[in-house]
Amino acid sequence: MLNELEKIYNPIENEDKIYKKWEESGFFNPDNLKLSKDAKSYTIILPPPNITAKLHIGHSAMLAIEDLLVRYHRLVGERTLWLPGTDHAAIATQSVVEKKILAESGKTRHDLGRAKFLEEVWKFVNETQATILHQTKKMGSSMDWSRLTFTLDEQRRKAVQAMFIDMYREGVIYRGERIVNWCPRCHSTLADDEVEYKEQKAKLYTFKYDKNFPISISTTRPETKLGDVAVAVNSKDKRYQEYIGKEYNVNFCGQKLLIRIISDYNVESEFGTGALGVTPAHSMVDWQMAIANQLPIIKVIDEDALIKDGYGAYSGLSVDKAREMIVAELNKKGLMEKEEEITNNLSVCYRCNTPIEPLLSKQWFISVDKKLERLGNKSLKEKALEAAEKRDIEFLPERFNKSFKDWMANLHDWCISRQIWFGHELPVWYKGEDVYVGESAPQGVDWIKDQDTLDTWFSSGMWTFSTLGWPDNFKNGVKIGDLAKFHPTQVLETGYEILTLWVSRMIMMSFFALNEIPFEKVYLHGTILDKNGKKMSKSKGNGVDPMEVIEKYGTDALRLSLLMGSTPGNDSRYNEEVIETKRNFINKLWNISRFILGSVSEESLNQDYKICPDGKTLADNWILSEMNELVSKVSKNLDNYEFSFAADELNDFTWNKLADWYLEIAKIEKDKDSILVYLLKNLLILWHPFIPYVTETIWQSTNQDLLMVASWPKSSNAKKNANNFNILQEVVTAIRNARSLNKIEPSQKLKAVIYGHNSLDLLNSQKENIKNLKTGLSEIEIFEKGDKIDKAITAVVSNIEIYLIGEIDEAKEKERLTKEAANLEKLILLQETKLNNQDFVGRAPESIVNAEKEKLANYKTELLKISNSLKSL
RNA sequence: GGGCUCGUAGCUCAGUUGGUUAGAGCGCUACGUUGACAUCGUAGAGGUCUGCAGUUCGAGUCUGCACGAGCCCACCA
Repeated sequence: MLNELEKIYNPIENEDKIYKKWEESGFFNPDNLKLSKDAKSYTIILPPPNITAKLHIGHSAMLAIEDLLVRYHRLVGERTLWLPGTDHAAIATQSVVEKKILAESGKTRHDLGRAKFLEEVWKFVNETQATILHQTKKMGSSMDWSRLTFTLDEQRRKAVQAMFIDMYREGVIYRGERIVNWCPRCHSTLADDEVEYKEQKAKLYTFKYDKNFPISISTTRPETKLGDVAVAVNSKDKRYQEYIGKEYNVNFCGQKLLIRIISDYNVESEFGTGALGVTPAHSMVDWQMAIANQLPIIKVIDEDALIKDGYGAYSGLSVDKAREMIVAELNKKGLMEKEEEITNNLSVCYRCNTPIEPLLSKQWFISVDKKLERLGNKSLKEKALEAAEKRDIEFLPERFNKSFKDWMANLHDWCISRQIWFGHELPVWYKGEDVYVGESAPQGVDWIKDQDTLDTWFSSGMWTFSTLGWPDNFKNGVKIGDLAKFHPTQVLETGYEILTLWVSRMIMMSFFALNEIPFEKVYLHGTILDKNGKKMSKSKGNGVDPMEVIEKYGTDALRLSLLMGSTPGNDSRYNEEVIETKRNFINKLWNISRFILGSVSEESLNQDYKICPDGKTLADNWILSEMNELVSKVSKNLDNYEFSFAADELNDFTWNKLADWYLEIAKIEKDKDSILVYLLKNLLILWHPFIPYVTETIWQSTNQDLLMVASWPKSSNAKKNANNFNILQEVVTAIRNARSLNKIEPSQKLKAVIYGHNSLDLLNSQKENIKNLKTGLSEIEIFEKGDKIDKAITAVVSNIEIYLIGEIDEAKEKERLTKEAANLEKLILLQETKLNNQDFVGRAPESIVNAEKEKLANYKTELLKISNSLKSL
């Protein structure tokens, strides 16, 4: 029994206790669930949060959605696994630790040395990891902690090494030279999607290499022109057509260059002079042109953004300094034609904002285009595209299917090596020019291990199967153990911003390793913006700490606010008032439960909640049929990932049907114990995936077993009992309404004059209810039509006229009725016009036309009643 | 340049294949608080669904254009 004194639900007091109970039960682990033999599996692998991060509101939304899904499927009786893990986030973590060490001791990672530095990183990781895990639990997440993983733990290391070696043997991983985004400060390459663009003012210089060269070129970076090998023009540009294919020897600021004139569709005739100096070693597009035209590649800039040796006075200078000198030189020689201010986008490192230097470098790549025998002679890209195309993987919302395919189709080879220390090591060994790929060094001396680490997306790309025991659980092409039980997973739930970054990589990796999809569905939630619709960020300080929200309103209120009123893929705004109303709702549910549990008999509490009791009265049958319908709607909505609809239905039933009507009637009509208990228990089960703590707390007050493993109710096929409860509702509402408008004293008498054969018996049977349902009237009389009524206020509903007898504010009543009559006349006119329209009557479905006719008739009847009432005033 | 989302009540948002008089919560107004709940109840006011044009018997919903807000991708030599 609930403590009588607890009028208000106290989340803080109950949440930790309940979570402990769940954890100790062992039911987070699907191996401990009591399942039927043919139970399906339902698996979600948690998108691993960054170990350095604290939980933010976006995580909370993710956890709320995933926990909802997992709890629902567990209640339905499926073999449900939610597998937790954390991400080592190589670059982010290393950067945080570097900053920390620098602040504490003024040392850089190079001062410490690799081994000592990594020791520091691991110390940090072990400290911070606990925070995010603890906060994850606070959200009520029902994850199987016995299967907890980390992207950089021993088992994942094994998986990554195996994957790399296998991919290398298949020729998917290769070592090659190409332009990479190089951050001179981090001393690391960045993936294309780690590069950010910043708008800046820059100078665009227009000049010729030397006097004998026929074409002027424009550039913002004259210093790179030391490595030019060609000038590219658009093939359609008439100005330059005669030059295409010709070669010129030029002397550019003391550097001898051989420049060929080529054509390329990437060149825009309108920009600058319409001619582009091609610098293959320091620009991605230029590099592609050089490869296509088999041009040499000349490096000018080194890893520290300084000019390389062999460029005379320029060597050793920073790019900015070299630019100044070259500009001066061009001016001196009279080659400079124009200097103009333009705004362009500067590529900068997403971590440290340092301008990116595109450099040619030896890196490891994954080929997305290599055809693989094991994939039926298709490439990873083709398999991923096919999965989306054939809907083997479904996207929610659907529009992301197209975004995904567009992005995938344009995907280039993926650079996977990173020049940082914290991360997965490459199983690669060098001896001079020899390269060996394998778990340990080959025979012989002088083999040196590759110093790079892998892009973190390499290990997170393997996340769905590395967490389930691959490669140990994959023997001779057959899945065993957890991998067989839980892969492919059912849904990947994540933010749309990493659709391309992560989702695409998981799909490719899974195809390579297992030749199957990693998940059946991708559910993408939107971003939570701040109150003003801006993105939350540390720098703006507009973030919301979920732990503070939980402290103030409870976890359930936070979860419910994140689950309701939002649609997949669309951003929503954080609004504290919304959380407050959810807290109020939870308290309402608490009090509904308190009322029911406090008023029913002990033995009714022990009845089997799966058996639906028989209804005796109009209200009983109504609420039971509403409950039956609720079960079917909520189940359907949850199956379709429509959480908000499901919660709306539940909210409407709980507050507007159960609390406002049925419980009020239960105070009047007695002997409803078994129905009340049945309603409450099933309602708690239905609500549990949304608000697990409060529902379990209530459940625990009367049950030995756990709500989290109760049985989800089934809706019977019985048709909705078409009863007349809505007439009772209408009459009561009309009386309340009229009473409120005319300020009728509670003590005054009510007379209802009824015509229409059904309603008379009905209202007679509901006399007590009408009187006591907050109509504020002490007496009620029901008459046949024809009785004489004085001083009456009229309400008209359905087929019933109600006269409330008492003192009337005649002017006010007249005004109200006149207004209503005017409205009705307008509607009648509209309706008549519509029905006179031959097109409508001739072409609209008959059911619609009939409905319109009936509507017109109803309006006319009501208007007649109102005009009669007006006359009697 | 290519693509996407959004514009509905004062605010935050729903609106599920086009079909009754477009909904909810908060806020506002009036009244109330009777033993589950003041984190409460009853009722009310408040909308030319951004604009224009089109398709249709019928458009918040579909199409085109315009305006406004925001996001993503590519390029920026």
